[in-house]
Amino acid sequence: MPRKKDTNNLTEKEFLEQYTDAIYDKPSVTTDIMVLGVKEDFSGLKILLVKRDEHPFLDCYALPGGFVLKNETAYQAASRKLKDETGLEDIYLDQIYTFTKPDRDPRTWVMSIAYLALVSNASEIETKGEWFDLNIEPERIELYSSESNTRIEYSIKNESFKNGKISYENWVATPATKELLAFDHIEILIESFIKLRSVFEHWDLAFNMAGDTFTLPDLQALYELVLGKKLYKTNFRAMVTPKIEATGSKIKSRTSNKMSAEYKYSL
Amino acid sequence: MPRKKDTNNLTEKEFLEQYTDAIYDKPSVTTDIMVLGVKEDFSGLKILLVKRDEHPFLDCYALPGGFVLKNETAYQAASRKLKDETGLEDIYLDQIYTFTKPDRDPRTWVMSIAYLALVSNASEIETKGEWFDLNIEPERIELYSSESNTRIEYSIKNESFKNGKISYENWVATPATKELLAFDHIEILIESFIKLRSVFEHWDLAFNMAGDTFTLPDLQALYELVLGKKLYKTNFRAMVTPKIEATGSKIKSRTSNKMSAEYKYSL
DNA sequence: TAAATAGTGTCTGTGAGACACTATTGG
DNA sequence: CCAATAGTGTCTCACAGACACTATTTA
Repeated sequence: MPRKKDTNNLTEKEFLEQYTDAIYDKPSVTTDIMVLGVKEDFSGLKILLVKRDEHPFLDCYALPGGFVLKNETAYQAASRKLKDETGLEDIYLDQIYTFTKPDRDPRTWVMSIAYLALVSNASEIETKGEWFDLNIEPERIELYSSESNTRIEYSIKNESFKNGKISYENWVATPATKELLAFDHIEILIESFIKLRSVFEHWDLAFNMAGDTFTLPDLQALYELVLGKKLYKTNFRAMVTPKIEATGSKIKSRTSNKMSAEYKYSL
Repeated sequence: MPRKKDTNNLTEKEFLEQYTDAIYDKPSVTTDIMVLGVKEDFSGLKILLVKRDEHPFLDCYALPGGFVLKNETAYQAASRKLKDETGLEDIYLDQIYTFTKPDRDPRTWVMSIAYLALVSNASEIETKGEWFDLNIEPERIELYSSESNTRIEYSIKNESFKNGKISYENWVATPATKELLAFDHIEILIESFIKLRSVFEHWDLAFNMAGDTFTLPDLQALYELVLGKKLYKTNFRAMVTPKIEATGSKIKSRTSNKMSAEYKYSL
């Protein structure tokens, strides 16, 4: 019923023509992307950071990202930024959480829609950013770049939050080095990593990080990195076998120097 | 190093003083809340909708919500709206997803941060909105208000989407009645419900909908409503027993007229 | 050929799925 | 008193956790 008139006696068409949103304060909206990969030898995770060349947080490292433009979705903005930054397209990219603390950006009111991106062959990607080794332990998060010899560390405590009748455990980071991430990016990092871990057990996300082919020892190493615990070979293999197929070849494992059967993701 | 100067030779303080974001187009940002409860007799779910009295979508039903104001978080905005709408505070409220299609609002560029709220005693809550029975079946979503005799229905198809190397199944709704939800609120509803269902098995969300005390038949009925399938009594009881304690009384089940042991959520 | 890693067989415990049964309650 | 619902006992099966073993590969 587009012709129906409202309390101001306007039709929908008339309403839309006279509508202005100028009376509301509006936030800027950015996307920030946690780009995660794995080291060449599958011995650790890597995260892509960029060094800020502007105020605020000048010279600090930050997650890549940028403003969402009119006429694009946040997903498109994140894809665009990711392509600018790494040249990569068609990779895993998923919205995690939207951060809205009014003072999270000292410049002005800026909300951030956080995305998680997974890449394979991290070290081979040409990027304007810098790859950091990401080391997440129960009480510590450490980021280290050998390129610039930068070390960023936070210590982690668990705090209990209540939502309605139930309580959650949440990770809270406190700075442990002088060098730190810009803005609230450590919170985005934590939130994204928790999401990754929880989704990793139910979906085949690992294949987005493993490359086209891989050996089972390598794939297991990757699972262990993300889940933060050792897995039993037999059980791990029983779990992944239905999802993969052997290529027939044998290749060197990246986690060791031994030959091992080569597999690929099936379907 | 706040005194360090940037490429324009400004310190951080100087930069922030001269900073303006007026050059960027900015979206309006709202929160929309899916408020979910259960019918008095635990025979179905209920959802709170409000009838729009303005263009666009004049006279359509919509999820309650409103603009996020400067100096508040999206969570605070959602809480505020929820209190305005129902008088309720301190109830379960969780961010689900942020919707950013540029044309999702015909007025102007509006993003929506969707929240899921769970309430108990839905029918007793005084609200400016209207409670709809929510009926979610594998191929159909139906909303019905006996108050205004309004029926809104969509049919559901599963579509496969690819993200990186893996594929998901997604629910896609197509209108099946003349009366429909405003904006993209059916998508928010679906997304929130899927989240509810997936989280329901791991967290004790049910207790946010069940009320302070309940019988096991009632609690089981609630689980079956959300999960969309029948559960075995024995197994269900084995699962919830560690989370509840008996009050010692016997009360009438709401799902039948029989007496049954009364329980409450423990810790 | 020895140490290290790839790969397999199998036992166990836990928890969901399933069914059968007894106890209680309301009409 | 009987039909319906509350509540209990227990079997099965799938799967994760755990350990022990054999096969292969590199140094």
